[in-house]
Amino acid sequence: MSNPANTPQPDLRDEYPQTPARDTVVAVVRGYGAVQRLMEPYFATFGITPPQFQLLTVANRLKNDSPTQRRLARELYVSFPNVTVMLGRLEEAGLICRRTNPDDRREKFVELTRSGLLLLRRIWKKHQRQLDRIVIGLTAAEQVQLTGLLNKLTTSHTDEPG
Amino acid sequence: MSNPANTPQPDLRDEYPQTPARDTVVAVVRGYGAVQRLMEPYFATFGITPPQFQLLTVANRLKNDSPTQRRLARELYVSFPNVTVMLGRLEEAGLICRRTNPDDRREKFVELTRSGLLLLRRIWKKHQRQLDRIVIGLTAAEQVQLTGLLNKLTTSHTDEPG
DNA sequence: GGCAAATGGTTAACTATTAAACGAATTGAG
DNA sequence: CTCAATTCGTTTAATAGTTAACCATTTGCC
Repeated sequence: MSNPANTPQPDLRDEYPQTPARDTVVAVVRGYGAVQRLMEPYFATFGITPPQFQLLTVANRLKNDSPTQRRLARELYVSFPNVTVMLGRLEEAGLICRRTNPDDRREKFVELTRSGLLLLRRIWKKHQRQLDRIVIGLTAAEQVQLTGLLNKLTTSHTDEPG
Repeated sequence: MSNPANTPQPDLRDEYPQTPARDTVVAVVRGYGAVQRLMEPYFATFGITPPQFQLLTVANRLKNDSPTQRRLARELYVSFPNVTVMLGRLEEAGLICRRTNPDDRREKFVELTRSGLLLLRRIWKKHQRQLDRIVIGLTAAEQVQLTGLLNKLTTSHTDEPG
């Protein structure tokens, strides 16, 4: 409106700059969105959601350590209340069960039920095929390269506090 | 439990396989998580959330087209009800306003208020610095490479239906 | 002109997520 | 032993996202 003829920068005042850094952040967000849009209907065919699959997977991976809810929250990088609520639903669905630690009755151990393990096994049979569908646009070499770059980005923030 | 001594595959029955495709998908999800954990507190200092910034940004970018709520939802790749609810909050905060299209009273045009535009400008001043912080672990060349690979992954799913 | 179909937006019910406040159990200093 | 501090889990209130059902408006066929 104001700012007459002699202004050097064009409309830059009304747009934040287009830089490699911005392009990268936007690409990460979009890539995640694309993955989500493919994974949600896939997991829905098994009656669960992607976060529920994550929780079941981690609970299974740690099954020999008798993980507490707090431990699961840390492994999943989510808040403690979130785990409480999600476990409530998974317990109601009969996929996990909580067992109070008799030596410290504040803690509750989380275990997959037989039904939960059978569901995971059913998913595993189809899972590689689904993952391949997601990265179908990339060659094997590109997949490795992309993984390396993303991990470098991530660890530059998670490893720092030394 | 069963499956005695002569089984060739070790514990693979209880873990889904570790492949380049799986590593890539996991890396995308983790990378997005890292970005989110950095952007949320940043936007919180301006009193908004990352999705609200996205909505304000798109509304501003399309301001000369008088975007409807439906148009915004399509641009943002989110559902229509989601936009309704988010706009309700942004309107209450005085950052946008809805104006019914007099030529088709079903439609509502979305416009940034002066306050909304001023907020965006305030953010733009700090934004490049924040984006640079996020990609600090990557060289400029790596940023470009990562962007290219992610966009290839994304467009392989969004461009297909030709 | 009138009514069925399509379109735009909203509401309802659900899952996922967070921070803050809270309750119960344990630990530790005295 | 006792009581304060800590720890673990839950509840509450909020935002973000989905699908399904709903209401209002417009379009178009007859």
